[in-house]
Amino acid sequence: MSFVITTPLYYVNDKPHLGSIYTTLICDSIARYKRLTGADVIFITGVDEHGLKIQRTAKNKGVEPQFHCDEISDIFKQNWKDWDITHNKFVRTSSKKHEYIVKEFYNRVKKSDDIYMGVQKGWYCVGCEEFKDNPDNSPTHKCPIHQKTLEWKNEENLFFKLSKYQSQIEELIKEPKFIQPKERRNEIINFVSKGLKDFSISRTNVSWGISVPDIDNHTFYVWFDALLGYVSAISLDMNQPSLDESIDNGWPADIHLIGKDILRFHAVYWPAMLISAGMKVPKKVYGHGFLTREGQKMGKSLGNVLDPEILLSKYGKEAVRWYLLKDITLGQDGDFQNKRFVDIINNDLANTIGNLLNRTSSMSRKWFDNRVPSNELLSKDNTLELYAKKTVENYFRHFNSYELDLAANVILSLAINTNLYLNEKQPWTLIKDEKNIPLVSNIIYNVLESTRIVGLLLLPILPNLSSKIDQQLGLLYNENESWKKQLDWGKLIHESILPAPNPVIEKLEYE
RNA sequence: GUCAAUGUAGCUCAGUUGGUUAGAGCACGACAUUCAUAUCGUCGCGGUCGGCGGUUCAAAUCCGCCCAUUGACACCA
Repeated sequence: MSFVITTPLYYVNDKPHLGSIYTTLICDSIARYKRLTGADVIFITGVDEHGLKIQRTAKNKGVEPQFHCDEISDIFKQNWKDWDITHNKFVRTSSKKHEYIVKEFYNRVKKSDDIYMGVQKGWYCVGCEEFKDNPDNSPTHKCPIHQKTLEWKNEENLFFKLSKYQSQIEELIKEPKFIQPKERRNEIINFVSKGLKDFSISRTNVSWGISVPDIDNHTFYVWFDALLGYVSAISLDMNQPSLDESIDNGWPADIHLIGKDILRFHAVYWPAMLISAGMKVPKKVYGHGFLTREGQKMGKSLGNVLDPEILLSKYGKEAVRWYLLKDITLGQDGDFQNKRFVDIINNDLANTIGNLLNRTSSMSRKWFDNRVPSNELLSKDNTLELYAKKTVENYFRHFNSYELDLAANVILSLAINTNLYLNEKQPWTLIKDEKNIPLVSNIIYNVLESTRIVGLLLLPILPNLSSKIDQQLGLLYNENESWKKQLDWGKLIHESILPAPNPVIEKLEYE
């Protein structure tokens, strides 16, 4: 079973910011999860490289656009390496393969009679790459976002007949699962109900782009170009890529995970384009929220932008992953608070999970000759086993509906409950009487087993921490057995050796 | 301006079809313990559930109005 998941193709005007990291981490976690459940995952990311903005950025730097794009796209690649991102495809829209796909796609859309030449005029912001409707609001004709002077444009553009697909798009977005979260879905429905207008898909005098076949001086508008990156990414053949090949190899995408700002392109324009080309639409478009910092919007003008590289070097990827995935509900805006960050990492990862592993392993080593004790005496009291089973169930349910925060919280609850179980049973008191040894061995087996499951469940969310836990439990993770199977209770092998415990995660300190 | 969403303890949030003293985690305070990473645990502090009015035997939960915040309103990777 194949599963196709995409991040947006990030614009190469700058190196990755925290938002790009956030989106990509979510996708990475989902991709890891799907792989573990046996799916044949194609995890796509990449960069969007064309457009006037890039052309000018390069010019200002005194380099060719391609050079600039090579540079930034290498930075992206390095970033994903640093963050342990497990993408399968990294697509560049300046690649030859992509160009083939765009042109073929264009021809299909053209054949559907959905392309015509029109005139677009108005005030244009190069920063936004868009026409502004009411520049009258600003007498200076400046873009409200970029504070740049708008440029008057009066040019012929190719248009795509979006209006033709009004009813089909309405039908599509009516499907509750297509757009998520549902709050965003209503916005889109509202928008579409007002009537769809055709939109332009080409620009004149933008040399840095894919040229429109047979029409001089026209290049494709970045959106038309970039969205197709998802399709060209799937194509395998560098020499002879084709839409059909991409379809055979996995299209359509199961989920486009994007920021809420670009939801409309993915949920309305993109499906219409695909329908026009006779292709399947993506199964789901999920718009996540934005990140703020200490309650404030992050922005260059405010000077409060959080640099992901600093975050990474200072706290490590596991900590950042945990905070972003566990503490922020997918689809809602999230706030990055330094104090909360430190508190959560220390409490959840170090105190609750790390210490559980540590105390459990120590007891076992101390009383059972550095080994996992026997579980022969199966007492009727198997509350922990029941709880673990319930946890695994809930975890799958949440992950399947992309509730990563809830999935993470469910793991945490299992760890908390295991700690409670220990405090209740008090094996350190029982062990003082020799006749209790079978009982103690059963208790210790249970907590070790529960801890093993905590570690296994962490695998898609915190892969490194998960494998550290596995190491301390004696490397039980078995590549030859399915992950789901390994989550069954009772897989911990008794008599196996437990290495000396070491903190699996360092505590963080306030600045 | 129009439409929509949100507004529950210091912070992040749960609160199912309205029903006993409104919950969790973190933070804070006290106690206790040692198997453990000054850790786990127990107890406590802390909320007129944005405001006003209404429906009801009963509302955080339904209705109306108001306030605040956020988002969408056509091409902002």
